Amino acid sequence: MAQQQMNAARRAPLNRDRVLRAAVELADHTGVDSVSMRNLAQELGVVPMALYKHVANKEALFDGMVDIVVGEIDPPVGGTEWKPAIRQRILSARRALLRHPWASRVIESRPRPTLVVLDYLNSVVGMFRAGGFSVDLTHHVMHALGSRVWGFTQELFPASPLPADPQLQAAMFRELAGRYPHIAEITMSAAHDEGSVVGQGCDDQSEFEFALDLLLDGFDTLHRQGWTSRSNQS
Amino acid sequence: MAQQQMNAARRAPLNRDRVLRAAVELADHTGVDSVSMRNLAQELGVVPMALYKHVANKEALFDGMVDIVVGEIDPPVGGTEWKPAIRQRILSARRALLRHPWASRVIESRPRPTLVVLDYLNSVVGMFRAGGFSVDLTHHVMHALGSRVWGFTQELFPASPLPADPQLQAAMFRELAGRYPHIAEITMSAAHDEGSVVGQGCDDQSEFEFALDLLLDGFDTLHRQGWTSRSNQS
DNA sequence: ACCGACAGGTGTACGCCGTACACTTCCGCG
DNA sequence: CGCGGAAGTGTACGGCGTACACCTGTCGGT
Repeated sequence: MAQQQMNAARRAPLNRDRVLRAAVELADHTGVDSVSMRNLAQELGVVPMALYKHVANKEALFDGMVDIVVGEIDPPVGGTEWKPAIRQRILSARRALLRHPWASRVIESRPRPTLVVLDYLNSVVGMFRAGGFSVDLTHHVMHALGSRVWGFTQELFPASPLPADPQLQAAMFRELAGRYPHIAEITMSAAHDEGSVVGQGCDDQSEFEFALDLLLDGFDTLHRQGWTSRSNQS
Repeated sequence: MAQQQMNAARRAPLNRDRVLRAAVELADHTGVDSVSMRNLAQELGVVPMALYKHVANKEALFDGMVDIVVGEIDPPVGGTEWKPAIRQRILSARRALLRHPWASRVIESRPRPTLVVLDYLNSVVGMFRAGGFSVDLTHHVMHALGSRVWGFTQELFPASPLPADPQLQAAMFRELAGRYPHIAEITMSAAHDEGSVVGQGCDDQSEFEFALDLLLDGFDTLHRQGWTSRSNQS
């Protein structure tokens, strides 16, 4: 009977969905790098090879994790102009990504889109088309958005944790200013605005919206002008 | 004496630079995933641990590889307007990245910028400043460029190799059209333009330049308007 | 001429990883 | 009752990064 208790553990028999959700949770809590088949199995109270009954391999696991995050993006809002509709949708994607900081890196790393991902992209394309964009222009603006449709962009200056010691911090900043005056200048301007200090001083959200709106406004102008790819060939 | 010949192999005693160049070459030829300390050592006719006399660890190796690629970007052209100057520089970065297809993924993956990377970014920032951009606006446009300063953007629809069998290819395309009509539409428009077929039909270079010019023109407008971050707070 | 330091290269070993493959266990259905 | 299949197990293999102790050849100081 001890045996029965052990093996049994009537553990809700572990389907694909539970595996994926556990993986997402693990990544959220301890970082995506610690998501190994072995760690994940342990988290689920199971032997590593058991996972392979539910996901084909580790790549498929990552695909599934992406699908869960993409599933958290709000559906399109109806009955409004294309611009605010797309803006809202992308900012919703951004919120989903911010809840799962590992997700942007994983999305980038996928060699092929999953069906869920294609669904999302298809619907965004559809929003431009519904707004009257030509097929041609839609194609180009999707490329121009790039990873911004997911709500993120590559950080140029990755947030370094900054040494706690303020003296060391000051020294580091002096060196930055000496060697890279232009970078120092722009990071300082951001810091000054928020009373914070270089690095985390920068409000990523407003930077994101700045660039997004710049692009959307640009799209708008081209659309109104009746832009076509032929009209612009050099 | 056989011993002397063996151990000697007067192999040009293997400095950091030779290690990095060999790593770049290996990545170019066989893909970045095959760049392991063991493979690289073998390529250099040396035992794996020998590499650690020249690079601190594998992360440092990747950093060094990025530095080599960034070193291939042309220096700024002088005596011209900021817009064509920056445009040329970024397109030069793009050319460097296209020579080393693994580089964009590696750049994205670096948790901290190297000194060489900071040099490049600093000089791009300097080009905006020299063009009369305010510190504030420069800060924002650098964020808006994102990974585009490196000459790449996240591919939304990764180039899948496409099955050679045209019949299977047609079937795949029918399914795409059924399930994701909007995506099918825009990929087909690209394909049609070039007489090619979905996927590789899309001219990435012109897409890149489209988005780059859209952004640069947007920057120009804001600059002329005397844009400041305060003027746009909601 | 020696000797010690030291930089460059070696060999062994450890703990992690993904996963192939053969196996047990157990549940539901005929 | 028995059996097929799904879920879970155990063992094993090859690859990885790299810690650590060791060897070896070179060179400057005496």
